[in-house]
Amino acid sequence: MLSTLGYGLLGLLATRAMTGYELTRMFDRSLAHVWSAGHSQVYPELAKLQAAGLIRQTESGARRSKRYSATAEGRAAVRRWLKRATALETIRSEPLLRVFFLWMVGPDAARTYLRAEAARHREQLAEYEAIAREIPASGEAALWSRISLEAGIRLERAMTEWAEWAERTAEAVQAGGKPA
Amino acid sequence: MLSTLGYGLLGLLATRAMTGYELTRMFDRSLAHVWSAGHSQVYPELAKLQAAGLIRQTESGARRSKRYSATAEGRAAVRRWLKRATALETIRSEPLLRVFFLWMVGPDAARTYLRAEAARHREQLAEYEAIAREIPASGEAALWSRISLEAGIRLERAMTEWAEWAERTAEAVQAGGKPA
DNA sequence: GCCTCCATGTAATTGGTTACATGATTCT
DNA sequence: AGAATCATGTAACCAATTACATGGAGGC
Repeated sequence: MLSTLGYGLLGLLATRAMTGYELTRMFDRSLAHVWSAGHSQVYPELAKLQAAGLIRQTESGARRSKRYSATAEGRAAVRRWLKRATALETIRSEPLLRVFFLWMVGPDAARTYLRAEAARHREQLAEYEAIAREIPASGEAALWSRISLEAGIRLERAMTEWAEWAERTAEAVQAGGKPA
Repeated sequence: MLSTLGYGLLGLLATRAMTGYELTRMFDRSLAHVWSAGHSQVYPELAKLQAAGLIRQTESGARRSKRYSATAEGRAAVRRWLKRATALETIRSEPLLRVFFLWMVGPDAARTYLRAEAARHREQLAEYEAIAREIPASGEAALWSRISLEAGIRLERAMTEWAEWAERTAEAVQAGGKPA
């Protein structure tokens, strides 16, 4: 059983051969809305995948670069991973944990906090929508890339609307009303 | 600078005195929708907070239990944390990473996967809605607990609708149409 | 006496971030 | 010549999970 990062790398290398550098860029760009990883995590993980026979080096390029691709065994491992039942996710959001304690700082600071959160999610939403416009309209991989990005778009939209609702709700209660 | 867990514990202990066991239960129940932590993380962190003078033991009860509460310094630290700008979140969702690679397993397995995701989020949504009905309708802390729970509700609703949309979209494309 | 729940701890391991370190190639 | 970018690696540290370990108190 590999780590999620391992499967992510394996999935990318099942699509086409890439160097560690290119894989790192993928996690920082095309995959940033679902998973992220720095190069210091990628290179050691590639060594593990190679030792396990799931990928192999298929090319040695300029600047000491090594290009890997998935072996038949590696591609089979990805497919098995994709068919496994999803484990329960443990939610962990620092911004939302803070909201839980926001009554400790008074209405003004609370309002400031919620407005900043709304702005943050609004910006992220705009960024995702810009990326969505650039995804090609054909191809199997592009379709599923678009589908996963849509989740990011909907989550950011939901959080933007939530932050705006939260500000109104807190305001209404402080004005003497009842919570929603 | 404390870890997020440290601030979470400090926030709870600023509200009322609690034992490590009770704090662990809070993370497993009332706070489960924003943060989670097991007892093996809680006890060592309490020792750190005490060493830093942010909490102090105020009671020794039955079964060797120790009850802690936040010091004035501790409460000030929580308020500073609540007023800090939120850092950018690095998104990391294994289920969504899998969606990115879902074209590798064919339409039937993809549909099965998306339906399972929809069901998972639908169940989580129902659970959060049940908890929401039990939160008292008055009190500052209860209001902000309800507001943070609303984020969970909206996120689960968004993901449920996304999974249903994704199934329809993938289906439509495979039937020869164009992606949305 | 046994089971369950309360209650607290430590150890080992994994996953992830930040910092350190180096060298090759291309562009200006 | 110098800067930017490509490219790969290691080390130290922190956060979190799983497993190990123990014991008290109350109910049946």
